[in-house]
Amino acid sequence: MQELDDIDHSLLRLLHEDGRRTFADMAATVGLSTAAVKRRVDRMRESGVITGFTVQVDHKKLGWAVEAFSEIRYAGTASISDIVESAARQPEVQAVYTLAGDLDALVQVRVRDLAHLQEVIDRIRRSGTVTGTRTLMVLGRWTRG
Amino acid sequence: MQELDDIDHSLLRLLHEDGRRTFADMAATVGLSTAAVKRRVDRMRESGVITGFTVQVDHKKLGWAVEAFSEIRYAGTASISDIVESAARQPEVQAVYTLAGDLDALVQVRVRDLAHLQEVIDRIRRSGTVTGTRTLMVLGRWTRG
DNA sequence: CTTGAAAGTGACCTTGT
DNA sequence: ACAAGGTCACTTTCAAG
Repeated sequence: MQELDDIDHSLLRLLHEDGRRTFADMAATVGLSTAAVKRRVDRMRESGVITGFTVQVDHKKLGWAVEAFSEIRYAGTASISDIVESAARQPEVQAVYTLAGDLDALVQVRVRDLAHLQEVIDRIRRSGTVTGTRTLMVLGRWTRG
Repeated sequence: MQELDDIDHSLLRLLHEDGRRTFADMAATVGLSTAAVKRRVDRMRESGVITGFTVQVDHKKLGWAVEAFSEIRYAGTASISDIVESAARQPEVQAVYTLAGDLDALVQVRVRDLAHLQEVIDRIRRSGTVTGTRTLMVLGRWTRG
């Protein structure tokens, strides 16, 4: 089962801070052996609590300076999977959130500049059966961790 | 901005897929020695292209089943740093995006259930000088990678 | 590239309930 | 018996010369 105790939560916190932390390091912090820590992490991967590890990148330094959210409305005939697929097809789209309420989706995009943003929005509007968009330009961001 | 060649981009892609991949594994894929790969990764950390590594967690499995975005308007007297600070203070807030346009901020929250969501929205409304909110409930999500 | 040190990995044993 | 941790031996990876 996915019953997690305090130690499991500590391990998740430690791995959230640094996903490449060694088992020995975590073991010293939580007061277990390295093997025990490895078994717990393996178990959390097995049970799906941990879905993976990834690198965090500063996209501005890669020349993708502009971030935006686009609220989208689709025609009534569009299915959820169509909506997600048509937006996710664009390489600049980082995430697609389908929503309850009058909006259908919130799409997070990352682009080089404003001309590029315009182009992506245009592509999204043309793909699928979009009936309306409203774009929110991100000026600053704060994220936990 | 930073000078990155194709190999650097390959390394970023590999680390994005699996942040705990070993240097030897990446070296075999891109056709370099492990030492050369380590030097490139170290350089990208130094230059700030790579800001860190982290674990990816399925929050639903941890009992945080509800995700939402809250669009927020603040009083004209509120400064950007006040806005971010007052929202980021709530532990349920995952990210705060400050925006251009009539909206001031988009806040991403993760909560246990709808009652919990209500409580967090209330807390955000009371903290700082919020003049209006509109909450978008997330039904489904797709993210790149 | 080579090499000693560190980390990861799996088998086996011990202990608690 | 079972589930969780410890110990140890072996392999892989790391990182400096």
